[in-house]
Amino acid sequence: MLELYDTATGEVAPLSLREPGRISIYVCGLTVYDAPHLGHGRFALVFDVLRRYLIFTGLTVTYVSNITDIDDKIIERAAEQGIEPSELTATYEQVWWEAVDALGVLRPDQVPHATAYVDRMVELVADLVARGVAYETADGVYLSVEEVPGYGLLALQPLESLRAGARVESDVDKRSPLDFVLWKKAKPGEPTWPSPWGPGRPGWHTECVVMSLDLLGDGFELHGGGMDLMFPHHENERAQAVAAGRQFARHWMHNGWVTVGGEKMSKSLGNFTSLDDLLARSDPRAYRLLVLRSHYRSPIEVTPDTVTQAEAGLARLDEAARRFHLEDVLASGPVIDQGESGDPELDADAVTSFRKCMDDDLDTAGALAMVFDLVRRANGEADAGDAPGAQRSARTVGLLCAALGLRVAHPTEDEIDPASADRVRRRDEARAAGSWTAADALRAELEQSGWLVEDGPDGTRIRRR
RNA sequence: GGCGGCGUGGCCGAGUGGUUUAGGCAGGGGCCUGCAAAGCCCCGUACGGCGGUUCGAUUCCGCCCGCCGCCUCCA
Repeated sequence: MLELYDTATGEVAPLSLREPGRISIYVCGLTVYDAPHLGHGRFALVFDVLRRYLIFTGLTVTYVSNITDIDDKIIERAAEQGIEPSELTATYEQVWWEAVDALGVLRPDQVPHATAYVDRMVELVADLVARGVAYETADGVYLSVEEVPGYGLLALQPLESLRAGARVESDVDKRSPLDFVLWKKAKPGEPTWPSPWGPGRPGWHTECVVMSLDLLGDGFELHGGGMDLMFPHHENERAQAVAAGRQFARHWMHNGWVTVGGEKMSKSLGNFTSLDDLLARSDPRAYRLLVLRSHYRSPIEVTPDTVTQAEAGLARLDEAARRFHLEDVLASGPVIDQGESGDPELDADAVTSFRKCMDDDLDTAGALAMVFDLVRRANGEADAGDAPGAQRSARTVGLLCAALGLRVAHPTEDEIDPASADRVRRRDEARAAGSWTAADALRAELEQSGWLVEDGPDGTRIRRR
């Protein structure tokens, strides 16, 4: 069983399931007002790997990730561009899903949108007011943080120390500086929904509280997102749920940053920060490999150099897929470990070691190292003439890569233009005749037009470099 | 000011109280090859600094230095 670090307790612990064999996960998705950046790609990949692994181990996973399509930035940005907020959000949501698909990330089972849940949010806020834990001011409705047991849990700080560090806001008549807004009363020109406090719109991520509980039920197993969401975003979600007497997530998981040049990524650094940019400039699988190579809670460094290294590693896996004719197991969706009763053509010990790594707080780096070890073993066995052994190792590589969502199937053969095909043919003839000078010249020509030339027992093969 | 994290061989990046190594990339030597490519084998004596605990610390503790993040809407 998978053990995961729980942000709320600071300890690695087994996930506690409401019902054996089933797990529900809610991951905070995007606020769609701009193109996604590398950080968005990382969280998508991290939770995709988690999800695929849980499926691999035989669990039934319900995975929900929201789209927040109403918020200050959306309103601002739409106004700047002179378009409706809904037009803006539709555009960027589409960009997001295209990137998700390119990354090989499974689409969530459900994608709730904030704007579809405003009525339910109003109900929640009204309930909180009725319970006396929320109060109305001139500009909105606020949650009284003092009333929430354990506020500060996810900030990893007691209420006292949060209060000490709180920024001073002058223009809001809150009872405590830490109180946060649940409902914002409308300002002119903003999209609004009706409420008992007049027209307005939702405040601090009430949508995530309502949508997660609605779709997954009380005490759903896991809530996740990027580390920056721990506080105040998730803290405030939890506060609302707890204050409303609901049981919220049992377990919290947060992934680390993407850094560029050792610093938290920012647009001003302008290097590889756009997800689309990365996907256009490199093999999309390289980002997954990069993410897998380090622990999900560690920062990862994404630079042209680390991406190139990842691509080189990928080439090694692809070469094995090509050599051993691994089929594309991912084409039919996530894979499940069949265990003892499964395929005798697989290396059960390797699968066990793999699971041991993954069960330990998703040690993907260790799991990946294991996969690379298996690749070397498969190659070695093949070189030594042990075809069945090699096949077994290689098929296991295929299975484990698939479990990680890493597509290393035998790639479709490159289209070879007639001129190149002709050079290959002439090179074979030259080599057969022992005309090495002619053969070398033909290789040089092929390489010049971007081919990688390999001579095998069946003659010359070329592929794109 | 409060809280948290990090510092590993050329680069990236795991891990562990000590006997035999993470892994990838790059590099060197060898095998294979007409020469290559791919693949295989071998190679680097790394763990920020100073103390402490210990028979023994990169791994535990303390201090220091350096870097980074969070403390109200950024994955």
